Order: sequence, then structure tokens, then C-alpha cells
Amino acid sequence: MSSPSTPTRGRPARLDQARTIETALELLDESGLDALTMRRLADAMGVQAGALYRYFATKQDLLTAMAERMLADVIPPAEDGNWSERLTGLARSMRTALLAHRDGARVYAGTHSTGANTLGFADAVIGVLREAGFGDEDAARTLLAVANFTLGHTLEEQAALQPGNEAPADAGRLHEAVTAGTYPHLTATLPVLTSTDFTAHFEFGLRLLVEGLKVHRERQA
Amino acid sequence: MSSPSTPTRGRPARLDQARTIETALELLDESGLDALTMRRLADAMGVQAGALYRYFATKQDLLTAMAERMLADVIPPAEDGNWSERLTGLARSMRTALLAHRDGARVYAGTHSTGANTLGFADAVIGVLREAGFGDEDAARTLLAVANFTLGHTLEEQAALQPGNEAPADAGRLHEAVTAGTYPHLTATLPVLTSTDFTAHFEFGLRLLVEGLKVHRERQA
DNA sequence: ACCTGAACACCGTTCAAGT
DNA sequence: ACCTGAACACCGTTCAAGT
Repeated sequence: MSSPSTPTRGRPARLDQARTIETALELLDESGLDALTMRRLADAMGVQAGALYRYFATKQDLLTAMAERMLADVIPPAEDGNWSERLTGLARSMRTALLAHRDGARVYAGTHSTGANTLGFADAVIGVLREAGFGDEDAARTLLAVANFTLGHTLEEQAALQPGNEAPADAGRLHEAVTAGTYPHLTATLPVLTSTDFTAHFEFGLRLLVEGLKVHRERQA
Repeated sequence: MSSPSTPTRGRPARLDQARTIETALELLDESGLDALTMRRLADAMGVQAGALYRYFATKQDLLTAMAERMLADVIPPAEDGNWSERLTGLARSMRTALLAHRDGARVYAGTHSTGANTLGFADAVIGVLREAGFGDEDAARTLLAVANFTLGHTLEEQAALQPGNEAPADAGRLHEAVTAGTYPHLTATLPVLTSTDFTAHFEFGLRLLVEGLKVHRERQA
């Protein structure tokens, strides 16, 4: 409900918030976060860099809008199922939404959206837990734990897959450093640690959280 | 074992890796990551920016060295205690090490050190688990889950405390947005979510992981 | 060997002026 | 109302040249 969005007489605007966010996400996917500059984005939209500031006060605001937009693609998990299945589904869909864009987790980590998608997701997670009988404090803290784990995991997942195509760049350096030093336990588990089965890693951690929550719940009752 | 570190005849160097890392961490604490530029760091060391490149090939390398240095302050938790107490202690000390420096988690998240402190920490966590009888796969995945949760949590914790001194800047915006929209569950839990008792949040998530691990262990046996 | 000086190719952001 | 052009105050990085 403000100036740049209201349609009015005059030249049709080449820019608007929605198209800018969409183009920014495309540029992100093509080139990554480090290459996403206001100038390059302006170029992609056929405009000068300064023009973007009529729609976003700062680059940070643009990034926040991008993070919010990413969560729009969260596939809402089925309404049926018990609380633990629904919680698991919500966590998976958050990871999926972040994975859908190059450096998605980094963009998300650097922002704090208070948009409808972000708040809706949080409300959904807490809703599942409250309706399952968890207290407000436990429900809120569970959201934080699950979201922080998912963010941390996806940050690492995208960092590992980042540079070329498949071969994790620093897996080599890691292997070198581990075998050079004296880390018996690391050496034994190196194959698992450098495996690229990130889904299995994510599911393992997620299951720990959910199982821990079940224990917590039984102790309350 | 290379050129810039070997003492030799000539003017005594004003720079060296260790002092540069130390000064960079001080600058980080004073001004934050966004203000940590090669030029400002060079200024703080009484040198031109270009001179830093004799000791660090890129700024990224410097940040990696800073992350590695941070983990040197991990207080090694007591060797006694059962595996779950020791695991908890290691996770706590990781959080403490990241919290010890402004934007510590952000620095850590952006790097992938293969230094002795980083590898030693990983080896310690996996060691506790393997000695407790966990398989290599479970041990490795537990390290990832605990480290990713701790990183995600501390990232949020430092982001919330960032700007001024105490009052979380976006707690206000959050409250505004939540009460404006229709988020019944969020509204009910807002006091918990915006509480600044991050230690309680961290301990809750950590306990979920550990309790989940205990369940997992019993099922294996 | 270690550092300076100066440059190169960029950044985010602002703002008078044009249309 | 919307965008351009040009500037301001920076960046990371490189490298010949000095000492």
C-alpha cells in the first residue's frame, strides 16, 4: 500500500518487487550468492543499479524478500498423520525449499523475514506440537531446535556441493589433513563423513530430535 | 615450513600469521565481520593492505585461520563421565568457543578448516561415541547432527543479539507482524520465541539429540 | 625478504536531473 | 512517477618497484 506499487498514469514501470525478486533468484541459481550484486541484477532487468533502490531500501531487504519467497515453495505436508510424521514432513520441506536454490541456506541464514511464508511455516510447526499436547515452551523450543538443525545441515550440504559439480572440493584436503595427523576416530569414520548422502545425514539428525521429543513427551505425561 | 615463516637475515618482519590472526579477531570483536576488511586489518597492523597477501593467499584463507584459532579456546570437557555427558560437554564448548567472538558463528559457517583444532574436536566427539559402542556410521552422523545444530543455533543467537546491546532489534518487528496476521500458535508462543534465554534453547535441543541417541542405542543393543 | 604505492576491476548507495 | 548518470566512499587483489 505505498508509492512504488500503486499503478498510476505515466510510463509503465520496468521494475516491480515481485519480478525483481524472481530475477534475483534466477541470477542466484546461475551464479551464486557472491555474484549476486545490485549492478548485475540491474543489468539483468535492463535498468541502472540505482533504480533498484526505489523498490528495496537496501540489498539486505532484497535478500530478505528472496528468503521469504523461497519458503513459498514449501510443499505443505499432509494434514493427516501423527504429530511426529507431520513435524518430520515440515522439516523436510524446509530443507527442500532451501535446496531449491543455489546458496539458498546462506541467503536464508543471513536474513530474518517476518513475511507470511516464514511466519506460516513457524505457526504450522508450533501448531502441530501444541495440538499434540506439548506445552507452549516445549513447542517453541522444538521449532527452534528443528529449524536451527535444518539450517545448519543445509548450509553444510550446499557448501559441500558448491564449487564444481559433484566431487566435493575439500574432501580431498580433509582426507589429506586427517591422514597426515593422528586422528584415529576421524580416520575410521572418514568414509561416512565425506559421503555425499546428505539425505541420510539429515534424516539421522531429524530422527534423533523427534525420538528425543517422544521421550520428553512420555516423561511429561 | 615455507618462506614467510622461516626467520632469516633482513629487516624483522612486522607481520606474521599468528599476530595477524590475533589482530583480526580483535578487530572482529570490536567492529564485527562486515567491518573486517583487509585494509582495516592492515591499518591495525601498521602496514599496507597488499602486505597481508604474503601471509594469506585470500581473505577466505584468513577467515579460515580465524575459525581454526577460535576452536583453540574450546575448553576440553572432563574425560570422566559417561558418553552422553561428554558429548554434551563437547557441544557446549563448541557453542562457547563461537560465542567468544562477535560474529564467531558466521565466521565459522563460512569456512572449512582442516586444522588441528577443528579435526581434534571432531575426533574427540567421534571418539566418545565409538568408545561408547556406537558404530562408525552412527558416530559420524551424530557428529554432523550435533555440530550442525550447534552452528545453526549459535548463528541465530548471535544474530539476535547483534545490533545494539540487549534489546533484540527484530523482536519488535516480529511481534508486530505476528499480531497483525493470523498466527494463533505463534502468538501463543511468542514470549518463548523472543525470550533471550538462548542457553535454555540450546540445552533443550541438545537434550533432544542426546535422548534420541540413547533410544537409538537401546534399539541397536 | 618484506613491504610500499599504485593500480585494476569492482562494490552498495545516494541523488540531482531528465522524461 | 520512474529511471539515468554520475558520483562517493569504499572493496579484494595484484605487482612492479623500493629498501
